[in-house]
Amino acid sequence: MLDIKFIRENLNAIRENCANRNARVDLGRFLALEEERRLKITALEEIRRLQNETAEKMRGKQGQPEREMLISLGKELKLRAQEAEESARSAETALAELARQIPNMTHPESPVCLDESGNKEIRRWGEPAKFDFKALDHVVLGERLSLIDFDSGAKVAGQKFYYLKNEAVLLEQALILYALHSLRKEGFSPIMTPDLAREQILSGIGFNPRGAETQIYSVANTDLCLIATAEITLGGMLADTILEESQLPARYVGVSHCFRTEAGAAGRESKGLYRVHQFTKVEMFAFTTPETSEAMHEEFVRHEEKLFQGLGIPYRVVDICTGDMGGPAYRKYDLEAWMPGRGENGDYGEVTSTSNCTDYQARRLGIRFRPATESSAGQREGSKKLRFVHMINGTAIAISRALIAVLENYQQKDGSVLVPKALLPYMGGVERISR
RNA sequence: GGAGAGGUGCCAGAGCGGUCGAUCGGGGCGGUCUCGAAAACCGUUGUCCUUCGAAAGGAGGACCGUGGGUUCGAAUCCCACCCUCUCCGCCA
Repeated sequence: MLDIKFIRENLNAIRENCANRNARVDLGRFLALEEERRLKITALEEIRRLQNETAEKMRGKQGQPEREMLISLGKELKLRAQEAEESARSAETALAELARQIPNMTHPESPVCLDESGNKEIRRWGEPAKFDFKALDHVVLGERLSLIDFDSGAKVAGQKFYYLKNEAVLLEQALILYALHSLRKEGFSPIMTPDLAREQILSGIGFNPRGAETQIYSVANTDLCLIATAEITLGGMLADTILEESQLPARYVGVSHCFRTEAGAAGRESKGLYRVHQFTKVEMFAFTTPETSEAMHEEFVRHEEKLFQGLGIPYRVVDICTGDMGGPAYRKYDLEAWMPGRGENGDYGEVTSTSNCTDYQARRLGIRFRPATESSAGQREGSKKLRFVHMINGTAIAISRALIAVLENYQQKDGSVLVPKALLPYMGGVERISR
């Protein structure tokens, strides 16, 4: 969420931003609640002050007549405090509820548009291969080559679950290792994260674990949810932590399974592996100072591009517009890879997504850093106040979608699929998949 | 899952229900000494919220794992939960 004071002081900008982002928030009500909350806090603190004062006077007044008086005064104050507390808390809760509906501010260069039609392609890499045969989609390829089994998935777990088999299993592991090895060289620490997380963490990252439209599976009789992305567990990893500025930037590359209910996604383009309830994903995550988050975000999109260039898969980079961004993001880029079997004659499909969430998540998760003090010449002032870190997330490789791109782009006329060169070191000698 | 111990500030570790935001030590920061450093000595050292102030800062409130409770008053007593450690059980 945004800083409450910031909201109060930048109402017009917030109002415009909400409109651009298609977020309907009653800012008038927000202001009223905010004032109510402050008044109530002030009132409560005054009562607390009196309580403290009364308790202080009690010291060493054994059996004095004054004692009785103070006790009854204390009792009365206690009742008043309880009421004031309840009232302050309800205002606080209502305000927080409203505050979390206000999206992050937006990068000035992000395209402004209410729906995805405003997404802007900013560059393209690679030429979609021209096949001298009719390109198959990954569903057919997966079936013919015994790589993907949707029927068994449906039988055992339901629609949109699947089994990977044979070389597809090797491909998943190879893609994971390829991403891990590449990013480790770029200064990322590899992490295997839990696949479950507490609701509180989900909500700090900006997911809503409850409600009819939630994307999140939750585990009965616990406060745990299946994570939709390792962004949740990587971001949550440092919740309530104070870092030293010297520890920043911190780059992590996490591997996890991802679970999504895909509620309300019926009818959308969702053939095969494109939209499934469970998949494996390698995710980049970074904690930075506010001054360096934009550069890190650009770095992330370059890493994503490098990974797909390495795989030899054509893609385009899309600058996501205001209406298509999601609450916590300040700016967001997607990579869309060429998928020859998508649509009539092939099409680009989203394979990665990277967002700079600035301090929007850090504020709720309590992730701060202590600025380095400039002791040397000049300003030793350097306000040593704690500041919120900026948090950047980005897909390295979402296995299911990368698998679509690999199978469809590397298919051969004879029905086999070649293994991309970059994956060969991890494929145990398999260079071509055929039956 | 069962039994026991414990969760206190940057770290370590005290804390009869009132004088505890919290002893002592270490570390960090500032200073004295020194050509410089070490040692020694002196001083200093949290976060969040409200409010006043241009600012420096002042005033008030909250925070001793989390949430409740008892009490005029709780780090200290009670309950629940979370987490850590040791032992047992179970397992990968």
